[in-house]
Amino acid sequence: MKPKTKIIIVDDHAIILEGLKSLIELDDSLTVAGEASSSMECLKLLPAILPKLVLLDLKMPGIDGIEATRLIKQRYPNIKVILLTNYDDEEYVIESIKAGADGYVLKDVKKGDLLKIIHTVLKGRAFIDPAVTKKIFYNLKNSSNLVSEHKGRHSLTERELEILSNLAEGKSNKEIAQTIHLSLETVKSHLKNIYQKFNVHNRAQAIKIALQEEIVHFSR
Amino acid sequence: MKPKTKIIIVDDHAIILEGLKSLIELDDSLTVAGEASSSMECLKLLPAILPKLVLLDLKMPGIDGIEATRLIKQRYPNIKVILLTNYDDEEYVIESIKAGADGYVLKDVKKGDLLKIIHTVLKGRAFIDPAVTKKIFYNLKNSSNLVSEHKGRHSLTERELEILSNLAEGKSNKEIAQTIHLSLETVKSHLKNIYQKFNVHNRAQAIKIALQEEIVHFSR
DNA sequence: GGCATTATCCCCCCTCTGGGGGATTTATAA
DNA sequence: TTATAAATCCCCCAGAGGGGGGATAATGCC
Repeated sequence: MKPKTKIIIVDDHAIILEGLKSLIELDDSLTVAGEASSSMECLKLLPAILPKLVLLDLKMPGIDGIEATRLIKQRYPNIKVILLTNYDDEEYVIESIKAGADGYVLKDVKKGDLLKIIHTVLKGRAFIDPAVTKKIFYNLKNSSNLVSEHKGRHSLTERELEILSNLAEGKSNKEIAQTIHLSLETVKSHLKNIYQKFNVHNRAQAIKIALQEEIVHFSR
Repeated sequence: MKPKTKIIIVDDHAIILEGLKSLIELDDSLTVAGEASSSMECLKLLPAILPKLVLLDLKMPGIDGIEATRLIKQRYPNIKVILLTNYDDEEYVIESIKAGADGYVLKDVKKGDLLKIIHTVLKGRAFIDPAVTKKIFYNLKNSSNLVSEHKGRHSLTERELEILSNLAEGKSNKEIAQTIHLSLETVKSHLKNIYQKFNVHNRAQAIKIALQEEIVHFSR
């Protein structure tokens, strides 16, 4: 009897974890060798289990699936990664592929299909949910290389981060200038740059993005 | 040996259906007597199975969970209904309760907790996820005078809440006015009142408070 | 009937903000 | 050496935003 192919599954929802497990165990050639409810947990399991494939939820608190994919592929390029998601947003798909994911599957996948997809990926071929490929092709046609540049990791400088966190406190430009001992104009300059990097046009939107992407945090 | 308590589970995602089933079957006193991937399917199963409880996904194509709850309770008032959802939106909670749901549970519920909740509901007690009760209490303050007034405790009106959530989206006054079909001046008026109730002086601070006190939420 | 609340809209005033130009210094990478 | 990027500061200007007054109609409460 052949040894079963080891898979690690990662999702912050226990229900989905259960579902994936019982789905995968339907296939005699596969086994769930590990379960994790966060990317961090998953990364810790890797060296001990050394699975052939990791099934990752895309959206999770803390390190998300895309970032986790990047980290996994950095250390274990041979481990296959499939991202599971609710979002057919082309932004995520492209980021996922860049991060090195071998599969991108919507959560409304049918029972048997997921197993087929797993085997496809294990054979070394990539799989992207047909439901999302349409959108990608459409967008690639319309905006040649804009997409890759557009949302490609807005990396803020130290100063910009400092100003951003002050911004999220609800401070005015003048107050920010005073607290970090800068000229008003300097603060404005930095803000202009931040807005450009975020592709927004006012402080409220910037705050929203900063909090959503966990670039800055509340003091709770 | 006692007969097991029959449960029907309904979700349009096969993975979640699997997860719920294997979760529920962990409990010896319960059994999944039926599975449906839509409300319509579920309604057809009811007369044949006559379960004690139905676990319904809130968001489904076609008839959603709330509407399905209403239909189920109309014909079978004794069947318990628990709604499963990703959304801690108070709108849905209140609608669900009005529709007659006995439970309202977020999908990130822990393994064992779901079983406890099922038993709680089977005993005739209602269960609402603690994560959402905060918002409900907040809004009940507006309708009933039991807890209200006293000190500067800001209780916002419906309109103000609506504007606040738009504010937190990063919209400008003009955009808010357009989306909810109001005059710019009206929006400004409401904002003035919100600022007073929050005791702040600009939108950024208002957003911060709204998010911190969980009056409005991100879409995560 | 009065009273309070809410929701709607209007005016004025002035500050703040966002976006468009810059410039200079310093450090770092090519 | 020469770019390149980051951080600092400056000017200008239109328009958005905040704070102060209102007004009117609808509702519900005592």
